[in-house]
Amino acid sequence: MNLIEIGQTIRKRRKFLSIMQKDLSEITEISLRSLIDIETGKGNPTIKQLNKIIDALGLTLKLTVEKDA
Amino acid sequence: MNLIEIGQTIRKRRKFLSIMQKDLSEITEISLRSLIDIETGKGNPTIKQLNKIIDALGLTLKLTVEKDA
DNA sequence: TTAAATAGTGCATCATATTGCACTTTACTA
DNA sequence: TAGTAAAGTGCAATATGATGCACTATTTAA
Repeated sequence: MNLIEIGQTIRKRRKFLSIMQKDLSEITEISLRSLIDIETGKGNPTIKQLNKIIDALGLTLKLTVEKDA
Repeated sequence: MNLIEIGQTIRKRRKFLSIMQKDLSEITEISLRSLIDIETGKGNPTIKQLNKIIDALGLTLKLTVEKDA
């Protein structure tokens, strides 16, 4: 799960929920500028920032031993 | 998966592999200081930093829609 | 097409993560 | 229980993420 994949996952989920970047920006209190960078894989967000987005979009972050599906 | 849980998961895995923080520091090219902060949940690392650790310890990061186990 | 809405960029500034160093604390073990 | 290794802390300096603004590009709808 690299920065590109994370950005893609976020964008895909956001669009599925029919939310604009600007709305997500207000919900998460992350700047529109940073959201764009994250979605396009150009940013390198901190866990705190990522968790705000994850919470808003109903996503889950998991850190496990390498294995399973 | 918050910062505390991430730190705990990393520490648990590092100990399972019998690696010292100093060794992991050299392998990942992350300062010992930062590693300590991350393991103790006091840091707020970027995805890049986290991925270095994940790779070194054979862990996996997943971002999925909230559901499943 | 054109117009409007949404998304993306360059740049400067501010906030904060990262680091090294000196030192303290905690865990091991001879 | 003294000595050593490993882990953790406070602080200052540096690197870099986060943000706002003005602007451009792309997408969508009339």
